[in-house]
Amino acid sequence: MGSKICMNENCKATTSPEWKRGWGLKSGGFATLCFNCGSSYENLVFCETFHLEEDGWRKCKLCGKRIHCGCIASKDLYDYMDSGGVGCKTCAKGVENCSIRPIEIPIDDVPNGFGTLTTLANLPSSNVDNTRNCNSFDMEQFTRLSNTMEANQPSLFPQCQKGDANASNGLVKHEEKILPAKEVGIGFPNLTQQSVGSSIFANLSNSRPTLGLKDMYESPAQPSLNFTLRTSLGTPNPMPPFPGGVVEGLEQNKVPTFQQGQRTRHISPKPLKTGLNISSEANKRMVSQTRIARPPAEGRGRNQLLPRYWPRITDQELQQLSGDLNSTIVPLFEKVLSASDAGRIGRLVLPKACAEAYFPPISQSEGVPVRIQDIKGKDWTFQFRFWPNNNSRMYVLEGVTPCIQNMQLQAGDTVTFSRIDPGSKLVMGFRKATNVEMQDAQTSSLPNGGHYGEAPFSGVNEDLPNNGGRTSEDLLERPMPILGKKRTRNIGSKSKRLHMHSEDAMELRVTWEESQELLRPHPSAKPTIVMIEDHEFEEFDEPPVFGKRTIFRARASGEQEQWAQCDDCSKWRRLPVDVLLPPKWTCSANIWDSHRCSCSAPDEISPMEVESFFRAGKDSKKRRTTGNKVAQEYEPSGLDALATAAVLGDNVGDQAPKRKGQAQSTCICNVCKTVKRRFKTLMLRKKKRQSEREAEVAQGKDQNHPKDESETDVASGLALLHMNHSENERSPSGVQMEVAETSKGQLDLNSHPNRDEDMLAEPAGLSMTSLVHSPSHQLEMYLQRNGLGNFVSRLVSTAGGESEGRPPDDVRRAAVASEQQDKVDEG
DNA sequence: ACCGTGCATGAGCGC
DNA sequence: CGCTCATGCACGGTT
Repeated sequence: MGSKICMNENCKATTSPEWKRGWGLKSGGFATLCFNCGSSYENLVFCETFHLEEDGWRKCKLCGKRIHCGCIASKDLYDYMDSGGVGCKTCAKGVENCSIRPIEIPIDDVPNGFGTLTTLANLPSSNVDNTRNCNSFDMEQFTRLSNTMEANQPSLFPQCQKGDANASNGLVKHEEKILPAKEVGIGFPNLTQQSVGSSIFANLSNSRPTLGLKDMYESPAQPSLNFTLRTSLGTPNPMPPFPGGVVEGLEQNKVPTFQQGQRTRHISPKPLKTGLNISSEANKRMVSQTRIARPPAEGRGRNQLLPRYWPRITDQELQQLSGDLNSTIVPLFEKVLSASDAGRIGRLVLPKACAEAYFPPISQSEGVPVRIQDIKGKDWTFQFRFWPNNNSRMYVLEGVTPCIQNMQLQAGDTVTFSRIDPGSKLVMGFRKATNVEMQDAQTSSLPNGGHYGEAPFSGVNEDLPNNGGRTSEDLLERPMPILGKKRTRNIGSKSKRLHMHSEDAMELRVTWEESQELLRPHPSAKPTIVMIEDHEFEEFDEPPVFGKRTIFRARASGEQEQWAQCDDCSKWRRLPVDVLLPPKWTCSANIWDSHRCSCSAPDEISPMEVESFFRAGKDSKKRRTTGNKVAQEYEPSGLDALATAAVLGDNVGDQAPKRKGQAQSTCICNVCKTVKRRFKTLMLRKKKRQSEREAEVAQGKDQNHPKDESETDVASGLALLHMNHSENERSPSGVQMEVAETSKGQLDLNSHPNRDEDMLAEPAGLSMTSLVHSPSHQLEMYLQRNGLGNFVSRLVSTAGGESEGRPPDDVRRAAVASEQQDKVDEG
């Protein structure tokens, strides 16, 4: 029971004494030899409790004793564990009172004869703090990959007392965390962060204070050793996923950080500082929310597989991938897509270690085609190849663009590579990197606040009921908020590199502009009424929230109308133009039309018409984001144009047919009103600032001030300007909209009118806030300089009859051209 | 001019 | 200091 079997199928040595620990490796692992056949392999599992000294000895971090890993004679100082690793005897004495016994699966019970050290138990969650997870890794994988495979278990924790019933083989020298049978059967490499922590330290519970999960989670350098030795049921001695694979072992010497891009330098656990009893409740909570990084199941490459590539796929996701319980999904690795990966080049850079571990070995740069199945079951063929890079290689998957596009992946999203057994078929899943904030909010209640902001794995409902009630597994799997204070993942493994291209920024800009339609005042916001030039404006201190998107259009008669889509039936309902809808809105809330206050009521607008709305918007958006801006039309929704018209009309009174204070625009949508309102507020503040500046000028301090930067980029902010409204217009709400847009189309959505640093730091080329900075007459001057007087006149005069509230094309072009001219001026 | 390919470069990180 | 890898970029082929 619990013996280790030599992976050399010609050997079949089965008992612990037949294994001896070898020498300490540079990497901190061990080499292990089979006494029987001499098979050796590198145990890639790090010694977690021993620090490798320069002289080759290891020093127990807990008691300070030094051992030499390859020195059998020093056994009086340490003890080998059947499951692998070395335990300091001194420390082990402290854990003799293990209260929880693991349920072991005798290796004899395993069909293929390869033992599993997986221990099964249904420990109550309250015992989690006293349990430790077996270091386990996928035996199956090892059996497949080499005759010289490592079944070595890296339990380098101080082990339980030698007098233990299983002391002879050391198998149960420590309590092992229960792994659900399901996982054993399915064969997931089951390393969980939580288990890691507990496995490392729980055995110290009697000798020193127990490290709480919380502490562990907050300690990024906590070791993560929780492997499951298991077998591949029904697939004895399977072949490696690709020919030629030689398992050098799996390096477990890295601590999963559970945060992409967060690298840890040390594998060894940090010395325990405090003892905290694990709160099972807290544990549960953490468990339920977090995906954990799984150490790769195997790897023939000796290269370290950085934790950042450890798959954080959940079992549910795995199950979804596999489709049925008859398949075993072996998570291999994952990668956050870089801009290059997700770009049009179609090359996905593979981490070298992953490529060498899980992809077929290639000697020619041309590589080989690799078939990978996506989560939908669709097969993709990529060219797996490499480039010489210095003295190394750089592995890439070529031809991934169709797949990336099919999955609608972008930079920052994560692709996961797994393998389905039997069959050794590669599958790739993905996780979108969206909803970070949402997830953050959802998980912010975690005791330590740790969580990732990740969207659920593709197509996987995280809330799926657990098969077989994987409570303990959950405990193991989920709570890995080691992230602790790092709340968000970097987009990309190297944060430095993910730049937003100007095109992307443009896309974002458009998106933002469109998002104006969604802005609503914060529910708790109380407006402050500000009077500006006889206008009454609402000012909000709270940032806006998003409401439901609606469509504004103008009838032939010039009458504006607003349309919204029911969230239930998707039918479009006409609404009053001044209505602001909540994010969720259904027909039942249509209090303005008694005939269409139910989803059963027919559509008032044909689908064709609706489609035409969006098509027009899309076309225009494309034009805006691809190329010649001069030739581009203006804002598809007409919002910006109308807003522009409003502002122009408001500030270029002489040139607008209607003077300020009068209703110049027929668009009285709340967005326009809100924008205008905000603009006016900002203008007011600007005036105040200008007054202060003038005072400075009077003191001769401002003589060298260059032209106000905002003066040069008014036009670029046209799209963000605001429409005028009649003095009678008064929206029931308002929003704050602070927008800083760089000259390259980048946005700073965080700027705040009250924060001078934001405004002052704003690069030239921006619009709204910079415009606000300038005196109102600067806008006027600018408009005149750019010949926008006619623009204003035309726009205002035609806005009423313009279809869908859009200005005529020439007007839009004039605005864009003006913007271009402005850029030229800046240049 | 555009695009694909292959290599070079260098920041970041681990040892 | 060396390695990894994201990205730049030169070069050649294609449109």
